[in-house]
Amino acid sequence: MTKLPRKFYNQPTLKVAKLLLGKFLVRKIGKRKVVGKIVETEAYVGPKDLASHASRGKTPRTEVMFGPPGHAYVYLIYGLNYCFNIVTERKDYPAAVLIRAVEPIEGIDLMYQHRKSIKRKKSIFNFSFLTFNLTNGPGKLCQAFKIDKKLNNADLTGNILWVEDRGIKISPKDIVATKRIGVDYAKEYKDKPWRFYIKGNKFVSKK
DNA sequence: CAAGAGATCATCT
DNA sequence: GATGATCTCTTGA
Repeated sequence: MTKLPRKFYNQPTLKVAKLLLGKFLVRKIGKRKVVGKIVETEAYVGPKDLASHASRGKTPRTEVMFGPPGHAYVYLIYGLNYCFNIVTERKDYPAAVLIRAVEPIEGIDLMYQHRKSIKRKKSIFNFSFLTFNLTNGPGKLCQAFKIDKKLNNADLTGNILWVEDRGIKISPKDIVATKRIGVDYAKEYKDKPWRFYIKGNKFVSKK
């Protein structure tokens, strides 16, 4: 159970995106922890990647992506959902890994509380059905983990939000690579196979 | 179940 | 003024 050090994130982004599968995202809230196993990621690689916000150059929003590795890049999308990324590679080279889905492990009661829409519904569904729907998408997991703009630029070597290695190794044959979701505007970059997920895992956002 | 639309606003042109 | 690394609900077969 070791917290990943900064040098882990200072590696080629595609490699980090694959290595993050099977690692554990930990969010500390007061004395409680929310933990999920990472099962789906996407890589956004460098200044030329037209799918990446950083391809339009350094702006107040994308500044974090140009910073040192091991920090959170959190932004609001479509006016109502947050996306959580981890900045990779050296300072001044803009790259990040989007965490698209995790499998709920610990603090599941807190995840329920944080998820707005599910909270609205009375418990007419059984536990497993709802668990499945807690964190299987980038916006959903940000709700469940209470990740918002305040955590933008948070240091992942600190004690609010980090990633742990708990000794699980995902073998290459259990990693599926596909094109990234929702980036059809990215011309020659839209079909790059830079989305990765654990084969057969039921918490992956889409097949 | 698939397909479509509405929500909603920070960011950049 | 347009757009988007999404989610949820509704509609219709």
